[in-house]
Amino acid sequence: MTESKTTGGVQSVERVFDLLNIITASGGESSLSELAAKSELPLPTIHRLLRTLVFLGYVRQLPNRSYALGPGLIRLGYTASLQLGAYAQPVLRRIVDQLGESANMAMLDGHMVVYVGQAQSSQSMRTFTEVGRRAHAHDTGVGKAILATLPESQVVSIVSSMGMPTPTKKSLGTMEDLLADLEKIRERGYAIDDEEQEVGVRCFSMALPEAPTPTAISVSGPVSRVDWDFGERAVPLLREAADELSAHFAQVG
Amino acid sequence: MTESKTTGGVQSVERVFDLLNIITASGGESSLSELAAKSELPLPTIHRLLRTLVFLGYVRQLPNRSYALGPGLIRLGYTASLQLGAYAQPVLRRIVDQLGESANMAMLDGHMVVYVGQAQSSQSMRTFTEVGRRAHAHDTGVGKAILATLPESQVVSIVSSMGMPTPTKKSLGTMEDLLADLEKIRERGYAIDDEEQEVGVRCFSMALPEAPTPTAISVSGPVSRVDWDFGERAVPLLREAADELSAHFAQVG
DNA sequence: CATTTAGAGTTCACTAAATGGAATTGTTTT
DNA sequence: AAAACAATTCCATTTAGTGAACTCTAAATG
Repeated sequence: MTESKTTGGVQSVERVFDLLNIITASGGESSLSELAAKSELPLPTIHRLLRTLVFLGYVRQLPNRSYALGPGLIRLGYTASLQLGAYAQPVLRRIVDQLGESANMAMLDGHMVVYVGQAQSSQSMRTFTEVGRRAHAHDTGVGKAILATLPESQVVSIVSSMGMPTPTKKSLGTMEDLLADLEKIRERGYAIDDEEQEVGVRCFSMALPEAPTPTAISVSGPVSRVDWDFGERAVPLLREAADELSAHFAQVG
Repeated sequence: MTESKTTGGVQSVERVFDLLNIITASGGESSLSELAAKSELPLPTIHRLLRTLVFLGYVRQLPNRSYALGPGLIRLGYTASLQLGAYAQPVLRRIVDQLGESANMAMLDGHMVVYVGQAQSSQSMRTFTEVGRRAHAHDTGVGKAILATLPESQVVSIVSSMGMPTPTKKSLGTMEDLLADLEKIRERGYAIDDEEQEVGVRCFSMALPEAPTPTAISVSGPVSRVDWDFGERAVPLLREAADELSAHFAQVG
């Protein structure tokens, strides 16, 4: 909206994705007036944009006339995640084979991290994060690993825009604590999520420095198995995998 | 493009999704000139649209300057599939529990079907279709079940635009055969994919008549287990599930 | 290693398309 | 039948698209 001035963006394109995001934020379904209120756009404009999206299959109109995300988006999202995660999959798999715990890859998308690749442990008690799922940056291993690669101003902007929910007692709840932890992450070269996201789950994570979009990988599991001894075994393997992926993404994406 | 005349669509919105689809079709990555050739749009226009998409996070620009689908699309697609599949999941799960074979839900998206919900069998030999995956309509159970609910003109348009590949010897290869099969499907009330998509896999499928977007569910597995006797047990359960889902989607989406 | 050169990225002035306020017409829900 | 919301129309104003020419950058060539 206001961005169009500074970035040379196309107004109707920015608006159309704004509308899709509003529908997403409303739990996947919005009425016209709801969209008008939240987007602060005039009604005829919204309707015209929605008509286009409906025609193209990216929005469905429900029988009660409200609008929902359409099947076309599934296809685009699936292709995007395939492309992002395809190269990473075997590398993540190798980590799982070496360490016996689930491995993930996540990227920064706006102000949150989105999981784009995953390999599961075969243990019956394991962590499981679906590809496509989003998470806060400040309370996840991958999120903190990513934040540690960004300039402080951007960290502040990202975290303050989303707030700092504390899902567990160990979660970082203040900007001060977070910035201090990020400094430690930069020093040691990897991030630790020690039951900050979920009680009983510990995670070691490392950023891919050369990736064009800020990206990180992690290995996570129950604290009973993922202890500090595990960390000592995990870190070199994570580093190896991160370097390999980083080199690839620097070239190809 | 030409649609804008007939539908009152917004040109730049149609074009932007055109570009995303071209990137998708090119395997997830396209150069500017590639996009120019395939979209037949002038260069400055494409560049402006892409700049907007990159700014919004729906396209990433790779170090070699070509463009790829961005992480923002994963989020939209994930939300879309969650919304579409969320209600269906427990119903599909019930089918799996009752019949021991994988169950799927798929919708028509343009000229193909896209899988939007899934529950897996726990057997080691089982069918597995990822949510988001697309398939031809004429050679899948869900596709045929959906086609059988559409007017013949639309069936012809969909199938002729995609062609009729025959992945197995049992696949339907001519419009005549397909239309005859659709007639049988309408008579008996469900579709059978008898090794038409993949050798050794049989599938029973049923459309959700009230769904706003043409939608179908199916149960599928190896022919050794999914035989005609299995079909007799499956059909009433499928019908029950289809009615339940259909009633829900008629109201909510 | 300097020089082509191909393609990306940009500029500009003009034409085409999109926008949005006010008012109008449908369509449900109450 | 009224109220509430959705859908649409009109058209002056704003924004986007385009063809031609230009700059910039990276990598292939000699």
